[in-house]
Amino acid sequence: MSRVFKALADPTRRRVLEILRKGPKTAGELSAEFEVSKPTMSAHFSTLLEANLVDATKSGRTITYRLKMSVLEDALLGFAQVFGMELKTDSETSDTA
Amino acid sequence: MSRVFKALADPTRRRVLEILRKGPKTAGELSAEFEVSKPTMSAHFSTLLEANLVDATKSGRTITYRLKMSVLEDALLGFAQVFGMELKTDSETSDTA
DNA sequence: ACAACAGTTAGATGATTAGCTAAATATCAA
DNA sequence: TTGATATTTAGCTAATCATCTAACTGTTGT
Repeated sequence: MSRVFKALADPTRRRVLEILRKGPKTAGELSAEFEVSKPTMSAHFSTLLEANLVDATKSGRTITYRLKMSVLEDALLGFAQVFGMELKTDSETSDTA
Repeated sequence: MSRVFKALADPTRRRVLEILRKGPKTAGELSAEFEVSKPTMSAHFSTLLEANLVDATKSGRTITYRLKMSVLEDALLGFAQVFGMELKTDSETSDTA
């Protein structure tokens, strides 16, 4: 859980997750949205992978990253609950179907 | 907001907030709950103050720290909403009155 | 005034972090 | 095989971070 919060501490990584929210993207596509070098982005991806916030699948010469929404939810939910907040996930909200 | 996430990245600081959830405590009382030196704790308090997650009031020679619950809520809420989650605060949940 | 106490500031250290360039790995296409 | 492409690994640097001890500031009690 500490790994998740460490991962969320960096604005670039938070924005990566945000972009991934709309759907999977390759390392290259993600990198294109930031003004840092690819190796730097690669390091961010590693951090997100270690926090288990994304997963990666290699296909040919591209690697596709996907947000692991449930892990993010669980982390936020767990933390929020300690402080007496309640988290509702998207699926519980309104537009389930 | 980045300051809030940076503040939350450290486990000691998260536990300080958690302790403060039950009520205000002095710097000394808080320090007593951790195995690090007082100057180290003092630095953690500074970080939490800069993130606006706590406030401090001096009275005599003690400083009392208080959790600023609404700031924590707003940060978590803001972030969660970006990911399509909904946060309900304690006051909205059941025991409002 | 003086000693004890609560807390911080100063200054140092070792570890981690975010960033870079250059080089390596692996795939695809000719 | 050669060249281009996608991404990572290696190795470096500068900055930030968590921690420490020692010293300082301000308050209280005698």
